[in-house]
Amino acid sequence: MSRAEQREQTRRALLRESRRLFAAEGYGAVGLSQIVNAVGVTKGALYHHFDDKTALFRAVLAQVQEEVGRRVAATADAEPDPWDQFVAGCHAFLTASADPAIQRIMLIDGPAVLGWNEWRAFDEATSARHLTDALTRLIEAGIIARQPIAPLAHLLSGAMNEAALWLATSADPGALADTKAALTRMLESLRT
Amino acid sequence: MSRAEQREQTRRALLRESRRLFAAEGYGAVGLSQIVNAVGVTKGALYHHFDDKTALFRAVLAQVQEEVGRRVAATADAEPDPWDQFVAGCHAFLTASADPAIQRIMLIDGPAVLGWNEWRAFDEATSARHLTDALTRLIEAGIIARQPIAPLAHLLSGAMNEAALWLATSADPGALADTKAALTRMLESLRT
DNA sequence: CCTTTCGCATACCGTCGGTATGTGAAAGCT
DNA sequence: AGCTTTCACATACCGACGGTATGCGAAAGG
Repeated sequence: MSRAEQREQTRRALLRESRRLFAAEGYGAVGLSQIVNAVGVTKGALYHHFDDKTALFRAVLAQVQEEVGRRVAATADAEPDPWDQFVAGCHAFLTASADPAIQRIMLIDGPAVLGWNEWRAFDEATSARHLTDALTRLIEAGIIARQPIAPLAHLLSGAMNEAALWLATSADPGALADTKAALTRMLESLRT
Repeated sequence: MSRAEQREQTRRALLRESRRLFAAEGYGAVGLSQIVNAVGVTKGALYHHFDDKTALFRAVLAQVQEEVGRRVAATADAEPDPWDQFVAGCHAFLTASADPAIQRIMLIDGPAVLGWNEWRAFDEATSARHLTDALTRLIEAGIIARQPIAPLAHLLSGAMNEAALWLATSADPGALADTKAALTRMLESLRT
């Protein structure tokens, strides 16, 4: 195996195990020794690939965010109508964020570990980006009223984040459907 | 000074400095030695009053939550009309949560330190409680459509939390007004 | 074949959360 | 009043964890 291959393999293994452990136990509860033991390397390897523990988390978060962003975009793009794209994208985000593993990394530890500012930048670069883009298009097309986009985007983003967190712990089997219904009503109210 | 007085005084001082430091630097970045040095006691005192670091944070969070809850309730109760109470309460929460010190403790570190479940329980006991109560009254009064309350409450709660976080870092001076306007439109859409 | 690179291991350190134990003053008892 | 008990801390200490400095051996380059 070449050195580049070996390097890539180790890095991926570190990311895999980190993600698994961070998702399962939370950033603070996971020690670096746990991670390197699970991978079968030492801390030397870890610090060769990442500057510190937060850099490792950053890489994991970027991976998670990109996955969610892709899922949202893919679902939205499947719809031909702009409005339907918007609604489908929102529902897709809610569904994707329902995974507790995604939540712990993306919604719980993300802001606490990196600080809200950097976390926001991550979100803006991936899933939230699609939201503002969609809102912009809908306003340009005259489908929803012309208004400042940023406040609306944050209200909607926060609504979906929190709803997703709640869904994960809700015992009610109809909760997802109820939430999607409430969200849809909320979105519908934006149409002119 | 009696022993009970001394005890109470030390406890309050620990809570004061903890809250200050947690708000300023974040839970993870604050060491217990920082806190006890600032107060002028030792770790012995701290561990005499609190089981561990998370218990200290819990006490601080409870204090913050109760303050916010009181402010929201007070503002809402000043309005005679149920619908106006609802809107005023939401705006009051947004205003109260605009304080970065409140945010760091209540919205950023809260879920990460205690886990989302326990954090939810705290929120439910204070500020979110007022939201569900208000929604229940509005539905009973026929002012908004009859629908599951919990999903709606979480959507709104999340929307306001995220909006507040965004407002704190937004340089735009009109952001608060824009956000309140967008929130008001969102709330208005609930009316039958 | 010799040198350089580099991916990783080993060994070690400071700090932090947490604990076990000591102590002196206030509170209760007779 | 004097003796005992309680208790609000202080002191001393420990293990674990994040982080670093250094060594090493195999692949890459000439």
